[in-house]
Amino acid sequence: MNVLRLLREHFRQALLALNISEPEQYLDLIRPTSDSRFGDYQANLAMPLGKALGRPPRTLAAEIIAHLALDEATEPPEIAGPGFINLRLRSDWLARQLLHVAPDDRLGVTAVSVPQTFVLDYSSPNVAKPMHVGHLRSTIIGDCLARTLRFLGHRVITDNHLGDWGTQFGMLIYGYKHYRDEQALRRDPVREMLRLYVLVREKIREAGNTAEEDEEEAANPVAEACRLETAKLHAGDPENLELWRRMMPWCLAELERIYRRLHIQFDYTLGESFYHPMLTEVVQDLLQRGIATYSEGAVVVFLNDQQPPAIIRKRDGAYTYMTTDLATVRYRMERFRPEAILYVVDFRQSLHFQQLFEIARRWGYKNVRLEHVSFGSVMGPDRKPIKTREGGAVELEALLDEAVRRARAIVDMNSPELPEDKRAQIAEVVGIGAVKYADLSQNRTSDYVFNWDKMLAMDGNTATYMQYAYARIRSVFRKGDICPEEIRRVQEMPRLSTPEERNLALWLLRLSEAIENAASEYRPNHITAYLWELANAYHAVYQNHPILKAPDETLRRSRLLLCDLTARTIKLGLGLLGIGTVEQM
RNA sequence: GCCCCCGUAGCUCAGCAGGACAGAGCGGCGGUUUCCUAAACCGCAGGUCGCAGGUUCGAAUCCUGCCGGGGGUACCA
Repeated sequence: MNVLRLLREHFRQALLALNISEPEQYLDLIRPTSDSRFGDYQANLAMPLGKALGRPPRTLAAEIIAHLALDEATEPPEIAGPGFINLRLRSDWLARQLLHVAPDDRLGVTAVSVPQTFVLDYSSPNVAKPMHVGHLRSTIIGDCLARTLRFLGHRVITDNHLGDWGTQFGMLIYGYKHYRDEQALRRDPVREMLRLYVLVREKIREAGNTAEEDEEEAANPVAEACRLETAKLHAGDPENLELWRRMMPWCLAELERIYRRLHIQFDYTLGESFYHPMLTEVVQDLLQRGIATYSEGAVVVFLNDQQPPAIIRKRDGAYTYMTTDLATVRYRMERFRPEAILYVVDFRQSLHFQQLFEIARRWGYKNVRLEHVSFGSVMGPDRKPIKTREGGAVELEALLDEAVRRARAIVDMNSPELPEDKRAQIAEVVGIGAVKYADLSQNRTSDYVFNWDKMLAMDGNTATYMQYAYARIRSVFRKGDICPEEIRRVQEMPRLSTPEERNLALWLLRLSEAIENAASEYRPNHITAYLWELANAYHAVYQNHPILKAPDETLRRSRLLLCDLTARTIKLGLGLLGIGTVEQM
């Protein structure tokens, strides 16, 4: 059930009946009303249509209405202002739709008729570095998009393109060779790796202290030594390769722990190292096809006069991440045959992706949508981007711990009667949910200022608010000793006896609009905005009308059905965001 | 220099393939509890949508210029 789609289909028919060619272009102008005074949906197409046909919009609007076969679903449409067509859904129609949705696990959201294959590239942290808040966005947004596209019936392949072959490994190898603590390594290798990484970073900073920014690395003996270790690794040096093989599982275990806590899973974890053996051949192929050329000792692809060329092999013979990314495109195309590959990556890499996509097209990959799903930076309190090397980034795990700690404090205060382990479990779900929601509820393209209080807020438009609404509904069912399944089975038209109930019904039926918007624009905040409206609509009912003590039995069942649907919608919506619910809180 | 993004209420942000008086959260002020969880609800205050032009019946939304901020820009990823 998608109300908007239904309305648009009716308008399409009406426009066709009026001999208007290509009606599709006008159907976007049918949308939810900007103000509930104007009804539930409004069609703004008479004005542009009037201009195109050279006819008065209001007359045209009247003609369109005359050809609409919407009597069952809407009240008689009204024409307003310059030619707005205002639509108000009939309450009995809304009630009937709810009845249809009630037994459906998908709550009326239909799967797409033509599933597509999406490869989603997200999270992709550099291993051997602690994850920080900057990694959160990619990880959480990517996970949400994967869940959402999958729910809509698409084939989704998630791939964590780890940075497991870069300079940070040179740093680790250098650290291992010079500063390792054997005992610590045996006791807790992950922690020791972290110590070594931080230590080497510190050494580099010390060594480079006097150098200028530009020549820092050239003038920095420690950085130079690290680069040498990286080069040896890439050249296949047995000792470094062996060290890499030893360290990788430790690094992965560290990442895995955080992903488990965030309930994030990948179908594949094919890092940069996986593509290393293919790079020589990729460059050869691009040269042979005349896509790449030699320039100043490097192998590059010239794109246009405005841009510097993309380098796919450096003067010293080393490959760049452009090379790796090209190899990755080819591998994914051959193995998964996707219709789309989405890269959920920081907007600062937009030039890189622009170049990557252009080269991929020249290479022959034209029948695939390559999309950079970019997002803004996390800014520090000074409104400047948090950068790892500035050391200003908050480590992810510390963030999660703090979130859970705060949630725990509130649980302890509000529900001291619950057993200890229960409260801990609730705090985990609420805390992690707060962090995820704070990120997902914002338009991903915006930068945002990192702020503990905001990110961990538990009031306003937050996961906690939704979880709370959910828990309260579950509490109603517990109090009344009512089984939701029975309420769903009663095939009786719900009674929308008040404006609040009618409004809630309307929002319940808009779930698919929200999900489809989120999927088509790759923007989770459409789902959070929807949940916020829904939860508000529910609270308005809950606050003003008794449910268990409704005036009569029919109304009681009717309201319980609304409750049940609301709870399931919240759970489903939060689920798409990768956020859990609890029965009590 | 060139390219990209951003500038909306005290703060953080929605809205931007043009549409009906610009929205929300937080913060501030004031209310609501014999009632299904007050992690809730209701009300009030608060905005020249950076500035100036332009296109349009209609511009926060599109175009141009300017101001301010961020990012990127041949061998880091």
